[in-house]
Amino acid sequence: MKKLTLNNIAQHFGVSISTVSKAVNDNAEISKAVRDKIQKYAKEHHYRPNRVALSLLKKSTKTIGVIVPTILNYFFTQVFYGIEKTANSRGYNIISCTSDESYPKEVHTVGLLSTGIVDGLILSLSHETQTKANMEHISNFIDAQIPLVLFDRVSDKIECDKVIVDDLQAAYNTTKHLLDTGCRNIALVSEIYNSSVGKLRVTGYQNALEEAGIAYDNKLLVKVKKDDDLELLITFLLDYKKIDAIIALDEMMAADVLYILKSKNIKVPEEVSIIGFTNGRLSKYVSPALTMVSQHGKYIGELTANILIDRIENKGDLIPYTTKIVKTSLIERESTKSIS
Amino acid sequence: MKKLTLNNIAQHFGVSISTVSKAVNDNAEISKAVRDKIQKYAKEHHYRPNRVALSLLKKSTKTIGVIVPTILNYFFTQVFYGIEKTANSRGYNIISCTSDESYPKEVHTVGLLSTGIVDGLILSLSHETQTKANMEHISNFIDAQIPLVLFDRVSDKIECDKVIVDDLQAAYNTTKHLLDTGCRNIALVSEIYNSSVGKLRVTGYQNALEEAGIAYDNKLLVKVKKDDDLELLITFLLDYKKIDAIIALDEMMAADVLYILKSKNIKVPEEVSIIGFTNGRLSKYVSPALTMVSQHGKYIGELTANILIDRIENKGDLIPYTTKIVKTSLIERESTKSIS
DNA sequence: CCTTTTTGCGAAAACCTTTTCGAAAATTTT
DNA sequence: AAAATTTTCGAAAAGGTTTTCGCAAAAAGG
Repeated sequence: MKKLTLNNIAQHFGVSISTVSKAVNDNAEISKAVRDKIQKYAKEHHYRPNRVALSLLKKSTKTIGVIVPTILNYFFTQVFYGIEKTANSRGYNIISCTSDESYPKEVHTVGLLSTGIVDGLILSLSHETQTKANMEHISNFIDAQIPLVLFDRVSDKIECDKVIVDDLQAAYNTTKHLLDTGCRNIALVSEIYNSSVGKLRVTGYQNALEEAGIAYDNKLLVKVKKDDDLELLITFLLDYKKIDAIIALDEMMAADVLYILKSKNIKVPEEVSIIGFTNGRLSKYVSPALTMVSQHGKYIGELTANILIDRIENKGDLIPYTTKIVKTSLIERESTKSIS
Repeated sequence: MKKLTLNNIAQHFGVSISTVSKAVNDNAEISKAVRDKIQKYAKEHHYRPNRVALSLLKKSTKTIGVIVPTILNYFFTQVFYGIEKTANSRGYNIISCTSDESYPKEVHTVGLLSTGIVDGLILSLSHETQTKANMEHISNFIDAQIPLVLFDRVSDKIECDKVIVDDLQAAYNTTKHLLDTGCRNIALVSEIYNSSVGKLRVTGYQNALEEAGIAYDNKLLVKVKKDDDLELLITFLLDYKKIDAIIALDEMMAADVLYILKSKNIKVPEEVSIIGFTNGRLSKYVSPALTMVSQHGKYIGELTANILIDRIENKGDLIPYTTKIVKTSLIERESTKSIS
């Protein structure tokens, strides 16, 4: 049984296409008898209007695009979950794409999604894009008049709605918390030192140090590149100076650091405290359980999707762009000392 | 700058739409001069053909739908990753949907995707669907002549291509391994006892026991329902009999079991061994690190996507349906004793 | 019986693209 | 200069849907 169209049904009954269209839409213009007859046939043969034709007609696909740098990261998975849930409840589908932290792939994907298949786009910039700082593909997208919301990895160069994590405050709070528990030499381990997010966190960290009257030491900022051996870097760090605490900007990295410290027989948190970003599933299962910064990924997804859909559905009105800042929470577990 | 169409360009130059179409497609039918002129204009104004119109014309959207029960599960995330990668490399996009383990939501979503927006569908049945065993929505989908590949959570009632994990063998091997390390009383903790996957694993487990001449004890099969208190169930289990090993059908559950045992001061693996299914990020970070069954999620995703796309692109040929069975690997860590 | 209103349905446009076919214009050949 | 050929472009269809407008015929009113 090949896909049924209005035309097929029309031919079957010897009526016009418009009659069938009106009949299946229960339009009173068509006599009850004909309506019932056609509706019955349509139901029996599982007629469903072709969404592609509808999209072309209505200039709306009821689909939104989502591009994240990677899906294999619990924060993005959570955001994705929030987006999907919200979009679905508001009648939208999701086209999901991954940039794999690659600039060319992001350019390609953004281009692809600017051709009418989505009513709006949610994007978190790839690492490479943030490094390159070339946002032409985004400008082109905005020129095409399709609503866009950026989240987490954003850029000042782009004017649009944004949802970001309060990373500055988060890093400040984190550092402050460690200081309050008596730590002095606090290191920060980052794989994303080039990104908007990473930079903000470093600034927040520096602010807290400054406030406490501690000089910022560049050597305590450990920049991890893709294939670097973390264990080696940590060993260097520990040899350099007595370290009281380590902040890791990623859940896996926090777990890795913990693992490395344990293998060196360093007591956590007695000798070294650890706080990590992204509160995922790992943190509470390792031992000692990790104190983490929760970014409320699901909520961010919901918020982002709602802003986008509002924008899509109020296309006429010119609402000014907003930037929502989502606060983080520090979830205290066993890898930090308590404030005495 | 509103979205540019062939019509717009045609009006701008005072030529016909077809001329513009041919020009942007670099068709030699159009004189070089006109071609260059139009191509230049098109490039400058970022003309891109409307994909929706193209889809309608070509009856192909270059998009495939993916429905998984949940994305907040590392196995499915991995599969998803594999699908996305493969689909992209073959020029397809992904529309991703979640059934949330709900039958009505699955029915709705499958219906939605049968209306021409996808060229094919990849599906893993929701738990509720497998329990209900009502596959009418799937039959309707297949009737609409859209290729479908089922993975992991499948059903005998549906005839289509399938990719499944060798769960029978996996559970058999797992149990056998535990037996070989000297365990006798082996319990199995499952949250998915109703699903195709869960049933197969129980059978594999029983087979191994039988082979070893150990009577299957129903009380050692712990069925966990959604809001059950796992700790209580484990306590009952341990009170019932001396337990040598526990198999958990899920990564989180394996970690939970480990946590519970540790809190009861039970030594792992000396007193009780643990093996879990789904080798995710958790397993190697907990202490002792968990011995796990890896289902090779990414590979399953790649395989599934390739089968689907092959089917889409060879639509004419009638290739018989295949069922691919993917072997698992046992990843030995510290939660099991070694075979002496 | 004629006029007006209502009822029931069809034609056609619009959405955007590609492609086939045909026609006109320009060029070459006789 | 006439005929044949080639070049260059346009008209139209097809894909499926909704919707506006219009046209018939039937019903109602006088």
